[in-house]
Amino acid sequence: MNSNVIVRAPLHVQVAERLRLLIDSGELAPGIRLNENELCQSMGVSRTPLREAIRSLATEGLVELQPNRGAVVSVVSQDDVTEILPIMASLEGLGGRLAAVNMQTDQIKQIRQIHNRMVMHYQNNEVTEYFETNRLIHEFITEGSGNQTLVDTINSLSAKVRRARFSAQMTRESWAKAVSEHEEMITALEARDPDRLEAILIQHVETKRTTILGSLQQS
Amino acid sequence: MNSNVIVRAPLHVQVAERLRLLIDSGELAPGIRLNENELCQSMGVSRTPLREAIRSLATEGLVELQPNRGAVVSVVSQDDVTEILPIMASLEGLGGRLAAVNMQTDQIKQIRQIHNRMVMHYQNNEVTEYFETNRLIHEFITEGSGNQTLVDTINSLSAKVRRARFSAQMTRESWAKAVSEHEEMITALEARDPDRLEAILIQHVETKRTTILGSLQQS
DNA sequence: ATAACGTATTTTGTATGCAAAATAAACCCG
DNA sequence: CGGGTTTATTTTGCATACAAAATACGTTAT
Repeated sequence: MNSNVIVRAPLHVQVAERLRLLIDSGELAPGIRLNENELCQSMGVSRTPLREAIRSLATEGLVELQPNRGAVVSVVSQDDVTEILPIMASLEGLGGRLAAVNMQTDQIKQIRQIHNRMVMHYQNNEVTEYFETNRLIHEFITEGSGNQTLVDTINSLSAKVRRARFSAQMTRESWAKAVSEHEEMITALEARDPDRLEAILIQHVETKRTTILGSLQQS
Repeated sequence: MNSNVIVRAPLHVQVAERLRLLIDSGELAPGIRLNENELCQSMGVSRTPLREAIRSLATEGLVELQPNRGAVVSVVSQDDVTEILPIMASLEGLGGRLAAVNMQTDQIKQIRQIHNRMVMHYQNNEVTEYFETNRLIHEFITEGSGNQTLVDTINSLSAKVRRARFSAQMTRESWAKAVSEHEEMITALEARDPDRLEAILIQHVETKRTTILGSLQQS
């Protein structure tokens, strides 16, 4: 009878979520070992759900387990990113291909609006807001594919790249290129041209790669 | 000093491995709930490591957690497979592309040998052996890409499709097609032709899709 | 002073115990 | 008899307790 049941998420799930946040925000930086007692106290839970959460993060690849020595926040190396980007290119390309066919027209309009906001942030030099709207657009397009497995797969990879934090080292030049590619993206989407959208998305990741590798030269 | 340390895997890791086997072999069939006490007894461990293992499997997607009601072996639906196959096509294509460039010549020769064995099994109508060598070839090619993240991603998706067990319903016709595609694959690899290998691999998954969907019509 | 050993402390791994939720069973009332 | 409610049993979720491993520390001997 009672259909709108309230299911509070299990503790270990909440803990996992919180840990993910801590890691993603850099509060738990790559390489540092996470002390169970410490985390238990700070989060107010016992070790059991905490440990269960850590196991989950380990299979996600966010942390690495060292037998009898606990878990350390996994470091995302340059090599990792080099491996991930071509995969993302392929998958985002596929996502765009499907989205061009499957997306509702009003959804496309919505994306156009977000795109306009993004361009505005670009012109105002608002980096954080730019990245956020940028992320949103890619997320919307991928979701527009209607393929949830694809969305999940891309998200998981994308999270790793983001965690590497090579970001924000965009030159004005590469930034402009990214924005113009986005313009093409939306146009292709509105034209519902799968091949074109796929090609642009793949090219877009390539631009990203160049940007990242470029910013790595300096460090 | 002692560099070749012996690290016996933690219990929860061993348990997770065993569970994976049980699920993969179908002993723990999709949909059935796994009872903690039961499994504890049969495996001779306490609930703690077992539960940790279950959490891992949950993030892998092998089981599904139902709050306060334990975990059930996740069912891989037709829709899931329909989502996964195009992703695999894309990724295998990418893998082949990279492999055509990166693989060592002797590795390619090795694949040719496995391929010959596979053709033999095909001619002798040895289904199980055929599937095994088939799987091996795809694994080798993907690994030949030199991209470990790609290998992991494909394996994880591939495992789900395999678990769906639509298999073995190959018609003689589709089987022949698959074999001839494999022949083309190896040829393209030996010629180190990335574009061609990619195209064939994508086509190959499409053939697989047709086979699977065809066999589903009957059931 | 430093290297090496042994001890103490911390930290992880596993088992057990208790409380809450869910399932099964018994019961009552219509 | 059957539907619904209450009670009992099972099963999960979390916390705690104990054992083993690893780390930190201090001591001694060279």
